[in-house]
Amino acid sequence: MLKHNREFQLVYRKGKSAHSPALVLFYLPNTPFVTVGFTASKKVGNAVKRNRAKRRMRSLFHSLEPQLAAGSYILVAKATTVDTPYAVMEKGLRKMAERVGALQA
RNA sequence: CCGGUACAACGAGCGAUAGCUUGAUUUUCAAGAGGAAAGUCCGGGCUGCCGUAAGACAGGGCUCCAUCUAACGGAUGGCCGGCGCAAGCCGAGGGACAGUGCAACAGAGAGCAGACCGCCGCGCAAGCGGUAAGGGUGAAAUGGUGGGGUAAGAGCCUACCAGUUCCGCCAGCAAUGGCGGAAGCUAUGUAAACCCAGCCUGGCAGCAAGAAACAGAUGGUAAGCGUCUUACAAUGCUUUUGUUUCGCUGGAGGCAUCCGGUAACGGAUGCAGUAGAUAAAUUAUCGCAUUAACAGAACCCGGCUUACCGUUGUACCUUUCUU
RNA sequence: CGGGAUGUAGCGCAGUAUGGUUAGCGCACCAAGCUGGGGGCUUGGGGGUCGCUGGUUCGAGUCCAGUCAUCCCGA
Repeated sequence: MLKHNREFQLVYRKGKSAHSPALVLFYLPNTPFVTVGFTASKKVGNAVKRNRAKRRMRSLFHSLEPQLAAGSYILVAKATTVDTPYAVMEKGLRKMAERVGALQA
């Protein structure tokens, strides 16, 4: 689990990124195991919306985790993360992971 | 019945699959966000710092009366004022003969007033003097009406009315109200302007407070902690990073019944009973289903304020109709 | 958790200290003139719930209380 600001900054600066309508994904293969951080800024909404966005992202990431390569991941929420249907977001995340080269064969 | 007023309650459930946190008797079972958890506007508890203790001042706060409360700037009941036909609602509601300031524009004059027009007297006239009844200005012009009085007028005098202050009696714990009498007292408003009076109050920081353990790193001899007085004590640690543990949830707590009280609230008895996370659990997806607002605990309580879907209940008021 | 600032015309700002006549300034906008036309210049003009809701006062952008939004700072 990523905690500190400098860890986030490292991934933002040096990692690869991919976008989808509901999410943004950052990936940096710098660790021998999978670590992840979730970000929901004030732009997403109030505390309820931010919490919901983080919970949905955590659920999405968990379902995809066995297929992922080692490294640091960051999922960033958008305002649409709260309302977008689950299946659409799942498809989007899989596509993004493929694009940054994190999906294991 | 229509419309309205006040108060209270619920604010989510069940099932399937996958998963999280805590606890236990650990292949399993149990528990797991709010009425506002919010805003952070007040009051406390708790912890540390100001060397310790006591006192004074400064500073800060409050303001009809009584009661409640651990305390409060909160609550309850009452008084007064305003709004409403009413049920009810709203009010920072002490003091303007302790002092200072301000009152634009208009207007003749605006703060121990003032003579523009008018009125009266003197004067040939110019003008001088008297006058606050009338006109006009203004948010505000020294109380209103009648009579007397006068050169013309004026609380100058008087009757009644309105207000203020004082005295007495009655009701009330009190604020205050009622009745009677006296004083021509009627020279304003503003203290959410400075201020005065009375009352209350150590200050500052906040659980990222603070304590301990382990592993490191880097310096420092002095600090940002209102002022003063008195007494006593004292020279040794301190700064900082990471992880873990404690602080961490049983509390001025909740519910029910009875008693006291108009009520807030207090007392007695009984009953039930682990939210405690740390990048932060309490959920994700689907279904019942056509359907939810405002919104997410982060040390804990008591209030205040604000946001809000859909309903339900109780009490009361107005108009009309019926008995 | 704590501290602070701002909100006034489409945009950027004054005015709030000490309440007072019709709330100003620059850019932008509109019209007219100068030019054959544009630009530029000159003259004139329009545009404001002073974030919102109450209160104090004769009178509030200004004082007071509450509230909303935005931004900044510290641990």
